[in-house]
Amino acid sequence: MKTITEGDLLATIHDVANRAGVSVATVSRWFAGQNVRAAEAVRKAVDELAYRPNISARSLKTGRRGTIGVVVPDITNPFFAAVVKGLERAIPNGTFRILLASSDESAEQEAEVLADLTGRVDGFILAPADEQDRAPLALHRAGVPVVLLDREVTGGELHDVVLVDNVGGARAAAEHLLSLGHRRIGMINGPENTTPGRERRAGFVQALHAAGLAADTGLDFTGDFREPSGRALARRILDLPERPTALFTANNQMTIGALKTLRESGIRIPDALSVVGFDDLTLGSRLEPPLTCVTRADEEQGELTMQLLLERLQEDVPAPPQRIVLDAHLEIRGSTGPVSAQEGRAPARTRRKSATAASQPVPRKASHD
Amino acid sequence: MKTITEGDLLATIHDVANRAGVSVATVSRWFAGQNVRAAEAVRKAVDELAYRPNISARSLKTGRRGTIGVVVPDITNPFFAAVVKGLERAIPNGTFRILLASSDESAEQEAEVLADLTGRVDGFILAPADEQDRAPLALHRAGVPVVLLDREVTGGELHDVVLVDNVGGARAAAEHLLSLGHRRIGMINGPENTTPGRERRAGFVQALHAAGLAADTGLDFTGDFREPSGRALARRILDLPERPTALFTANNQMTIGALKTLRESGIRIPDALSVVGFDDLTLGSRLEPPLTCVTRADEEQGELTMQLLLERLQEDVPAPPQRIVLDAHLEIRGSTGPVSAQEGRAPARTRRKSATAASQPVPRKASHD
DNA sequence: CTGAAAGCGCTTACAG
DNA sequence: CTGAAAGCGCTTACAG
Repeated sequence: MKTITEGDLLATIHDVANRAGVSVATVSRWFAGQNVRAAEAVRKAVDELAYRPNISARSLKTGRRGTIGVVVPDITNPFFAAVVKGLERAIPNGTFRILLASSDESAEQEAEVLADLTGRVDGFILAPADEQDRAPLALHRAGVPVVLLDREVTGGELHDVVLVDNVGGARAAAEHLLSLGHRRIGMINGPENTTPGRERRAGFVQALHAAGLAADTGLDFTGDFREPSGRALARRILDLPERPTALFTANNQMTIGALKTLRESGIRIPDALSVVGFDDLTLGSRLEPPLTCVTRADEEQGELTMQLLLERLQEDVPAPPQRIVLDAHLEIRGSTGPVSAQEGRAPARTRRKSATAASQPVPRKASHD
Repeated sequence: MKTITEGDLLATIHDVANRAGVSVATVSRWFAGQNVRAAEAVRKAVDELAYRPNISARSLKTGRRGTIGVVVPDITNPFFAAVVKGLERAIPNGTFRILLASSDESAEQEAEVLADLTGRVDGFILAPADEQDRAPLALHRAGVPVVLLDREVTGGELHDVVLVDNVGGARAAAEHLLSLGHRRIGMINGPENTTPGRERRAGFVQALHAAGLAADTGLDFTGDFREPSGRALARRILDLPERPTALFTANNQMTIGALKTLRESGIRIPDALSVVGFDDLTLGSRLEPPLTCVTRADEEQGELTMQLLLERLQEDVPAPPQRIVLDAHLEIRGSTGPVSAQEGRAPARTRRKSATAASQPVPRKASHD
């Protein structure tokens, strides 16, 4: 037995080969799971040297990185956190790892991140900041698999995508409000150039039209899916000369923002204003009142997305792109109620200039539980 | 100008060198920011070929990966989500990327994840699942920088670590309850073999002792920092023959679980039970009642942690390890109140066998806002 | 099943 | 400042 290269730091495949008395090719094959005569000797040498293959060398040779790039708008959004958890869970042990990056809802930052990540990953899971985003297409053309998460891209029919039924969910929310007698319904929506923004408005408007109502553009506000915009737009809505009797907030973060404003202004929910959100909140069912909202299986959405990408990465001949749309369910809780009360009182049509006079905390009993 | 290798897929440094009429060394140097005579020609060639250096090749040569492994117990815990956001924000553009993995509060899974990630990253940011964890030390010895996040490791004095003042925060929470007259105070704590679990109990007990009280082990429960354990343990506490008048829940997820149980059981907060949590909830200030809790700067904790690691990765001669302890603040809101009411009624000392009779929803007025 | 050898695409002393 | 050349640690036809 020859003297072993005493690994200063890390043993290489040569060290293992020497110690096992085989060629490096044999060691490599043993690692690849192929049958090898000296399997036991190799195993022993690997063990003794605590050898681990150098990932960079392997990647350089094979072109595979063992990494998946995950780009989401904001990891502190509980929906995306849950999705990432699902993504991770769907990865078989020891196959891939997740390279995580945020776009902050900015198409520019997203482009930077994608550029930086390309070449470091085998594929992408991406929730694009903008439906006009050309990056996914470019990646696809360059042979990098991209699965779209929760958001599509125009002309992106060649991408796999896992969506939720935004139209149906938003329509259910609006129908619910309509069935309670509401006719002046406000909306705090996300950007129209995102799939959730576009589709949630579409479903909302559909329901209004079906009820013979024209969508009231004066009650329709566009935020950026983040909390501060929900806060600010709820403020705008409260300051309207003719307040709506109900409000649909198109995602969790904006719902949170809106609820904060409403609470601060002492608006009674649902008596003074019914609120329905898209996506549940952490303690949504324990809020006072419990939040009526559109829910969905967020972790499962992550799992499905990862499964799609994993299939792409394994396939020999390209299968047609898949478009999965998950169900959305309306969860009726306590934040929505009949319109009757306020409809009685005529809205203050005359107070047109009142810009901040809208918030009068009204003391009254609140139901508990 | 010679014919260019038409990149089937990606241009290599040779393609750029050829097109620019220089050697590959020059191209490499240009990328490294060194002064190069043909800078303009190189830039142009890089541009035209859309050349991006192959990361694996570079890593193989330099030993640097441009990646940081981040291992947290659970990304859906809003604290860790916020931390990850802070971590990402602290990374200068184009320097490092984050490889994210979860340990699920399991030391075994953490060990697997670390083993799999070692060799793919330049350093680790780790919130160890167990203070006895030897892995960080092993990594450190192997020359892989590790910064500990929110949790220490015994014998880990050689690691950088960014903590929060768990002792002070928990003590403040307990002192607050004591000052309200509470003497029977329950605790739902995390595992004793984690820093937050150990220190939050320590601070809690310190306050009791200072008030001349012995810590009542019968009111002291240990969960796993996850929501279901908070749920279950709150149930156990409600079923106690002699219920406490106040409860300290040692992290956000367990607070959520406990609040769910309390709500379901119709327990009035703070009248029937005062509740103070460690770490705020998303809508903590908007819950009914608003949650009294220990708060801290979570995103900043992430930023600081990353800064520490970045310094490690740059230093030539090893600086002594740093131990940063961030302030914790008690935010007094509505979920805690004076003990008076229940103290009047003698606790039902006789109902020793009652295992599930503790939850009697009591209808009564609730304050609003 | 096995080994010798080429080569993946870079970086970096080395000599000029 | 520059180029020729070695070499980082693997994998994989190729020939046996």
